[in-house]
Amino acid sequence: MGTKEKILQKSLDLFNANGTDAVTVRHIAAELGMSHGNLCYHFPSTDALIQALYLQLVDKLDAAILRGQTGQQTEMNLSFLYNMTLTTYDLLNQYRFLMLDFVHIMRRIAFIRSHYQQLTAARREQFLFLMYQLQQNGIIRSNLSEQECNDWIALATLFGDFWLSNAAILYAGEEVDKVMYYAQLFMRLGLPYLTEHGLNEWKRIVNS
Amino acid sequence: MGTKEKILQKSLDLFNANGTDAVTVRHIAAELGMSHGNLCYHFPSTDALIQALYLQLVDKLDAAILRGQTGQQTEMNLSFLYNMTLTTYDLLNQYRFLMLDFVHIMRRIAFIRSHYQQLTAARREQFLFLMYQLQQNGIIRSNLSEQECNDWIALATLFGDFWLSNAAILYAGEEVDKVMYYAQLFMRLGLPYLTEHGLNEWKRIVNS
DNA sequence: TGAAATTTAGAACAAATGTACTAAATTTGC
DNA sequence: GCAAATTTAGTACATTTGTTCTAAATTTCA
Repeated sequence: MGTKEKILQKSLDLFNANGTDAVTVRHIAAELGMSHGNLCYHFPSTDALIQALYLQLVDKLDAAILRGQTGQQTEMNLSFLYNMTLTTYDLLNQYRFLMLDFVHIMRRIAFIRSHYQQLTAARREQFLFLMYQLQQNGIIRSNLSEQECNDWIALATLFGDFWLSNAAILYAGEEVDKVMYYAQLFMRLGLPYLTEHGLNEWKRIVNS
Repeated sequence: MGTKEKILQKSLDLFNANGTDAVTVRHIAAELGMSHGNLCYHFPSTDALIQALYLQLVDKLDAAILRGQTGQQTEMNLSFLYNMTLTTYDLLNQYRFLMLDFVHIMRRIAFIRSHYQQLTAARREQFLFLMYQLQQNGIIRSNLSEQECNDWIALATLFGDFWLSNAAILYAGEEVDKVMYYAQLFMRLGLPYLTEHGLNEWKRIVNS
């Protein structure tokens, strides 16, 4: 593992454990047994580290979504949506410091802010396409109003961005069950939009 | 207005505008045209200011909830729930810096953390009682499982804590409509639990 | 009025942090 | 083997921030 990778890995651990504001280049360097001057040669500031880790996460999310789409594009169903949620939520959990300091980071780092806003727009398109596929397969109602679609997307986006913050303060269960718990809670958001067939599939997934 | 009140008001404005981390006792003092030494005589640190403002918000929320309960306790319906949501969300919006830096503040200020966790437990009881009343009035289904109740409460809590963070990053509408938009989105979370009668009332509220 | 209490301004200090710089050490490529 | 490039350690500096202290100013109240 190269020096840059080691720095990023240690930064990720420290950010997750203590939050971005409590971690400085000096702390990271000390943990790695290197001088902070050297660390600043690779990454001039903590903001640069945060940005690099953010891009790592985006890459991994893209890869996961791409894997899912090519493999099962034609047979879209709730089980697929649930698995995709599990995969992406697990990645978010690995980079949870980004989500816990969400507003804070967005406010400070302009690059991440604009990148994320573009990402949300793209995510919206993906979600709309997914809804279309679920409608084709008779899983969600085909008479959804535009308002209903928009509200569902808004709720799903909000939940996806802040379930980790909620967990950090209130989740009382086992750490290993955390991602699954919130993925199932996410699925519940779709309840009002399902057909009877979709509802049956939904119950099968939740009870397994 | 006394000096303490003036300090708290200015702090609230600056915190809301710039976030807690970008504001120091020196900034607040400068804005008020007083020395920071003097400000520290009243509030020794920004954490003390945050804590005082947090307690202000809790007091106002308590007062609002108490007003609601005494006035309409016997005729609980969705319209009442909606109005209560509007009132409390408007207060949260006034103190929005607390919600935007939620995890950050919880992590740093132990008093607020423990106080909030107690608050959430109490809020849970209130919500359960409210659900009981809505069931009595035939607005939500009486055959809700414990799992369904818990999930609804979890979603409502998460939404209530983070709608302002979501708004800060993604809300594109008019500022005056913000609270109403999110209050209506909150109401949508209750959709899967309504009876037919409740659903009719729900539609009436949303379309008004 | 006048003494005590409270409030205010300003200075001073230590600690932390981002940033830049120098020179030594190490690696790379021919 | 050796010159160039890269990496590393260590130092230094300006800034910011919380915190404390002193003395002056103001208010309170008997």
